[in-house]
Amino acid sequence: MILKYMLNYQAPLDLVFQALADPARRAMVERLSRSPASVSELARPFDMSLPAVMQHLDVLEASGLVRSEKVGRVRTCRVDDANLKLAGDWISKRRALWEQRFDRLADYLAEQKPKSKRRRKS
Amino acid sequence: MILKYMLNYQAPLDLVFQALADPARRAMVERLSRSPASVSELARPFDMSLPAVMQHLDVLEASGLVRSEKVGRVRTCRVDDANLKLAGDWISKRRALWEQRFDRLADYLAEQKPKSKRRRKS
DNA sequence: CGGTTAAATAACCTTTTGGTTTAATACAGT
DNA sequence: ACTGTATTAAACCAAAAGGTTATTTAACCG
Repeated sequence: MILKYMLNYQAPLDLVFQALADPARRAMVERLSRSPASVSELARPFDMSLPAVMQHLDVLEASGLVRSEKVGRVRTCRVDDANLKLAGDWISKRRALWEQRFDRLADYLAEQKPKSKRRRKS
Repeated sequence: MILKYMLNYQAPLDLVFQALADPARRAMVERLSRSPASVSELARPFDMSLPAVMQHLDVLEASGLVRSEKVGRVRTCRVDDANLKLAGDWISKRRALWEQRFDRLADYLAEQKPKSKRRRKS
């Protein structure tokens, strides 16, 4: 049995990394991590039609990196830290594991080296 | 003047985040962050043809997240930490800026609050 | 040499992305 | 009520992503 919402379900991390993969979207996040902004403020620096910007915004919102609320006719967008943290944590975990491997290797070498030195001396 | 290598140049961050956006590729990175592995070892857990795995591997290598070398007929793949760090740093920087904003807000409120308290007391 | 295994290449297909233009909505100001 | 402004919606399009199968190449083993 397949549930409807499973059909194009994508894990949060998929969406977050996907969202960050585009330079325009990263620039938007950078902009918004300084202060909230309206859609057209956000669009101004880009050489891109407004609808294109809106699509990027959709991607960012779907990923949870950005939230927005509309008051009157202007939509104000702001960064939501939670999913950015999620992505950061995933990366940290991999890096930790990776470095742990090096530590184990270092331990191993530390055990071996004295022996070989001793052997050379004898 | 446009240089040939500029035509489909993509900033390292684009490639890294793009690479991490796919669950299969993230799983491969997870696997490789524990220990190096051959292509077929890497492919084994996946319900996917070998060529598909190879394409993911190409993406990972293009992003610099994974390096590999072939000795004899087996290619051994390993994580390369540098670009993972690059991505982690980008995220950290945004988060730092974002939190800095909160700090400034807190400072502002700290300046305002005493006054309103005093007013309430009087 | 001949068979098996590991990896790579080629050709093809479908869906998703990232953009466009044009048109519609909805609020704000006069 | 009319006009400009801020966003949305719709329809379309080319290129990139992510997969497939079928075929090659290259190394190893007996």
